[in-house]
Amino acid sequence: MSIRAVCELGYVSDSVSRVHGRTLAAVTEHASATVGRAERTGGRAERKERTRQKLLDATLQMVTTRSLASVSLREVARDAGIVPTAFYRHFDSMDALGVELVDECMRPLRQMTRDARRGTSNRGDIIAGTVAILGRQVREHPAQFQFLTRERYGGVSAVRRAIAMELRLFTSELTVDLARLTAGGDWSSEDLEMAADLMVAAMLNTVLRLLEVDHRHREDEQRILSTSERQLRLIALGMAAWRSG
Amino acid sequence: MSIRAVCELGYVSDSVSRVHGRTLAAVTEHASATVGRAERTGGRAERKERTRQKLLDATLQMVTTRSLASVSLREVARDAGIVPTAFYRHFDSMDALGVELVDECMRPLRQMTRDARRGTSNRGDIIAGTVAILGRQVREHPAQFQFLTRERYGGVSAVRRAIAMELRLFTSELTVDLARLTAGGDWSSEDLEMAADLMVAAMLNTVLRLLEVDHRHREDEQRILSTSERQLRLIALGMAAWRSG
DNA sequence: AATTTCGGTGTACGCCCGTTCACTGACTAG
DNA sequence: CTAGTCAGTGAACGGGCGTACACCGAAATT
Repeated sequence: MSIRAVCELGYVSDSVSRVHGRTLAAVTEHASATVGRAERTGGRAERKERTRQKLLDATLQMVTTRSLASVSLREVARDAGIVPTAFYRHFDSMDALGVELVDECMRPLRQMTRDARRGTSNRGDIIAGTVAILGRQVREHPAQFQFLTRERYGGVSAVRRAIAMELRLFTSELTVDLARLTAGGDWSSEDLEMAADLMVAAMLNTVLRLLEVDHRHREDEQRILSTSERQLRLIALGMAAWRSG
Repeated sequence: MSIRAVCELGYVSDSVSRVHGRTLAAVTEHASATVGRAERTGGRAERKERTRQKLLDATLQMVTTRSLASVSLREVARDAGIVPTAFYRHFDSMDALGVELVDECMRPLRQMTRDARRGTSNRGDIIAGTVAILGRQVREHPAQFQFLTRERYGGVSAVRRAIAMELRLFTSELTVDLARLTAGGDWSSEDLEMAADLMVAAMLNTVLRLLEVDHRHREDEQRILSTSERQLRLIALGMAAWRSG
């Protein structure tokens, strides 16, 4: 007897659908039980952290195909294998979860900045190195970048604000780097920010392009990265010819 | 007696909430009755078109603050002053409405292209002219641009595709224009596309910036447009120094 | 060993949703 | 004048949602 049939008989209650959900969750858990029976180990704090992470992961997974605003608290809880009300032991609301998810997804981006800066100290081509790092980060953390780009102008204002803040930080760091690189040239800080903003826009555009191609086609990926590199090079050429003020 | 109270007495039915909604709609309609009593005029086809437009307008209004995926059919119908089921006389679903809304919102952008091209024939500064036109279009049609930028990577895939297609068209038109401007220089079509893509990215970035400031502060708006102009100029400088292939 | 803490459970509620169906009555075509 | 079309109505349905509340039992604290 299907759940549907049960419902049509008017024998419906919240419990029925929840049991259905739990069944699915249990199956999923079983299928992805790579860690085996290591579920019930660790102290209370550790296990709470694990559940919390499951909630974040489940949400991130869903947001790769839909917008955060359309993901429900119940759905996330179901996927994480807990009852809806237990959600509140970890987050005040889906909005709050979203904001924390921004922080988590920013880590790849921050890592990228660090990597790129280290590459700068080497003797290689700064632009080529940066683009390569960008490509690698997007390939390795597609869901995170998907989330950030989708929700950057998405429906949840708290998340929008959080992303905007982090992105402003990113731009200002790049501004500092540009200041070092153009030392000696007569660049006003306003113009440096303008250039950094343009570069960030170009790179975000690249991220979007990378995300919308099937990443198994390495040739498409390479074409996009090549375009990105030439765009940054074009900007660099422009900067070399720039007279500030 | 409040609706809330009615519901708590268990005296709830669909009708109650619908009547509530209609009351709100009626009030709204009354408040914004700038056209007065000209409601019941025109033939059947004409009135259908009017309702259709009301549905599109209501949706566009809502999407300025939330994502399309979170706007419900009932809500839109309520705002347009019709019963939910009548919605289907005009659109198959909210997704279908979204796709048509893309087309409607693209008109300002297409107008922009035309205006900019006309400006080109004049003797003035092409970049300054283009940026000015961009600023004017965004100021005059904020909701349309809001919708396009928000849903460009939003949750509804049909809408995403529609926007992506239109934007690709826009870029390819710009590529043609660039080809004319760089005639004589040794530019490959691939590099032209690369440059056009960068310019479109820069301009979209400008649109986003314009939308997120309070448009009553003309000084902020001017600062953003000035930055945009300098960014395009930086790119133009880069192009002047570019050696293709 | 006794007590407290707290992550997770189970039930129930009121609400809004999309969609179905039979209908109504003003416009329109013959 | 009449028959038909069709935008809009109104009631009902099954279902998902957020969240309040009382409860449980294992881990942590005393």
